[in-house]
Amino acid sequence: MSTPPRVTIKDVAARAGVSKGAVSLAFNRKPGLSDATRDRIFAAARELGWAPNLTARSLSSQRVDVVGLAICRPARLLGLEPFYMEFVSGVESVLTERSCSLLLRLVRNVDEETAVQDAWWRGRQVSGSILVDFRADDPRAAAARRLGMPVVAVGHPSLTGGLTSVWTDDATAVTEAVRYLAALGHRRIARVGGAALLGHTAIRTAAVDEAARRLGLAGVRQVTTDFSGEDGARATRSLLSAPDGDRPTAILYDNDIMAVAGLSVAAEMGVRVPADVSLLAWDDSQLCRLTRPTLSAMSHDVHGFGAEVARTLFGVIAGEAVSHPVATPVLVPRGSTAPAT
Amino acid sequence: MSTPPRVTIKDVAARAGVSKGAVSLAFNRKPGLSDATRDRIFAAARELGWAPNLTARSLSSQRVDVVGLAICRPARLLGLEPFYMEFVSGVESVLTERSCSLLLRLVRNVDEETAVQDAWWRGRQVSGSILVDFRADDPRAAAARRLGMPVVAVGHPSLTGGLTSVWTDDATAVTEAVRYLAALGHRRIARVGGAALLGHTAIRTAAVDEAARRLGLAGVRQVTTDFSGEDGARATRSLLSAPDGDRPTAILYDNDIMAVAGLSVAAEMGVRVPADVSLLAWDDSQLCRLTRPTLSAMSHDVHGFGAEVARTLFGVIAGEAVSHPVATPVLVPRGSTAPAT
DNA sequence: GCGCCCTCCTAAACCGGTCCAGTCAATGAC
DNA sequence: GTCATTGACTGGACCGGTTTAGGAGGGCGC
Repeated sequence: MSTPPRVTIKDVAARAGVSKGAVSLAFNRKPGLSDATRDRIFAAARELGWAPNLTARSLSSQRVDVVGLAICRPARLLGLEPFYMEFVSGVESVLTERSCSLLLRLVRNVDEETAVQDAWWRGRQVSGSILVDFRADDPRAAAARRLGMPVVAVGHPSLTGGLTSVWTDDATAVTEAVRYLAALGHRRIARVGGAALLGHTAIRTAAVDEAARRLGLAGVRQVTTDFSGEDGARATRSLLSAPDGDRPTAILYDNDIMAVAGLSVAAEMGVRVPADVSLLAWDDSQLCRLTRPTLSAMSHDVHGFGAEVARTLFGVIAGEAVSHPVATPVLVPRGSTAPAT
Repeated sequence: MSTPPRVTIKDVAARAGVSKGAVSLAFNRKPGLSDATRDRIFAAARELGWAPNLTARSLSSQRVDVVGLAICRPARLLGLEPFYMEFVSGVESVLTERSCSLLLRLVRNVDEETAVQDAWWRGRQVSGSILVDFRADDPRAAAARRLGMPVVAVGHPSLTGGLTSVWTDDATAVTEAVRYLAALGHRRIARVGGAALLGHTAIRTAAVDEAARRLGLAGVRQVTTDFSGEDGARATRSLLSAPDGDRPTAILYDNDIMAVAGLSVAAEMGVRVPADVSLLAWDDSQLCRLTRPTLSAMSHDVHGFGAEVARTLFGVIAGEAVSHPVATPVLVPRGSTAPAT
């Protein structure tokens, strides 16, 4: 292992025959240098293979080009949710443009996340963070406010305690889903929801109830899960085991993976999709097009969502961001939904 | 937005009535302070809400508690591969123990990754990196060596150009898979491989050929894909479209998602699984237990793999790591494989 | 010839920690 | 009583950048 060269700005300055300050000016593209000097400095840097030490830069300029993201779900489930990787990739697409990096952390619970964010911010490791998966009475809003930490909350304003927020209008989307199923003639509609603690789960639950009330659907049943395929399968099995006149003829899922699991359960129980029961997924990853029948889904642009969240975080850091929703998921009908018989 | 307090070590020192150095000693748990003084310092820090500025610490101590990971696959595919999130979670489990963070970046190609690693290392943003998805003649080994950057390569030593490596023994695993299928009586075995450019794809391809030769299987066919479900479906469709006596009776896939897609294609074509064709997946995420029939798979502990890679990286940084394989994937038979008829 | 303004550049303070040489008092050995 | 040793702590250099006050030199107007 050869010892690293450790070239510093001083070496470059010496080589170019200028002061440290001049090198700094050149590399930050600030005025006050002649073109000739600038060129000499760049040439010297290139010859020495120098790149500025970002740690030193952060220390003196009081800013870091890093944003934080902590995700709080069991790894076992995370891997399966196409949502997060796509979301992260959207975030990154914006960060990259601004030569910013993403500090990622998987945590086990909100308290651990609060501790992580606290450490990141107070240790000046990040210039801001993205907060996801809000629940009712989430402690993170208060914590962020107390720290004066720039954050953008991914979630409906009713959950995010006044933080700058970006969200998808789940209530409207879920209402559209229910109306679509009702229009197909379904009266007994069920929903296999996500984690009960999560705010958006509650929002969807309330919206389904409200839509059912307006449409005069009496037989709506909703259950919650841990988002895993296994739990989705269990829930579906339970729903489809109801006595014949009581069994739902349409099931709405809170993510793709549970819908896929539901499809298998239906097959296992000899319930035909979509002839006997219609299934509707949420998120619409590629998975929905790989099953048989293909899965109808509430579809949204997760990558774009992540990108918008990142842009908003930069806005917050600059002190000029406002909360706003992104496009509402739209229904993409495929092979798993059909008129009720 | 209230202005941040900006408490520094000097304030804490003043409040505790000691020097900066003493505070530093206390917070780094180094000897040379009486318990009384230590307590006073901690009390002062707590009262002021101080936490050390990690940027400053990194600058003077010449170390950063951050490791880098760049992943190079289209986001569209990444989201679907349970592998990476699980791998990342394994990596993190070890990083967390050492209060280390993970800098994540999704890149489009090897050159971009090389540039990113270069910038990270020269900018002293990371203390080392994990390199994944090696291909033949991968430029990253040479780049890492040139920079003197501590890295651990995830991949077989034949691919990683002499870097410290951690790998799964794909050749042995794939051989076991082929032998298993052969033992079930399958003679026409096909494999739907991953990206042709990837080193481990080539290793598996060669191992399948070798196993087929030894077992005297003539009809082995192997194709490569981009790892996506769509491509897996296309490949499966093509394989199953062969004239009857030429159609494979068993198909081995390089990941889960393509096996799931294969299952649907078989159904779509009226080919029964496992009666007419056996399918065998790779990685064995939860997905394999959610299909119908359930998918037999080559299973491995991806979380543990990530953890071991992270431990090895710390070894490299400490200058004492050696290359080694992790446990070989083992066959988990489920409902998608059966004796050939 | 003088004052004034620009342009280009330098010197040095500064960011907030770490770390080492060195001070000072108390203790122990003889 | 003297000297070496140990433990507890301080002062200040240092990490590698950024930033600002200010200086040198040249051009211009009058």
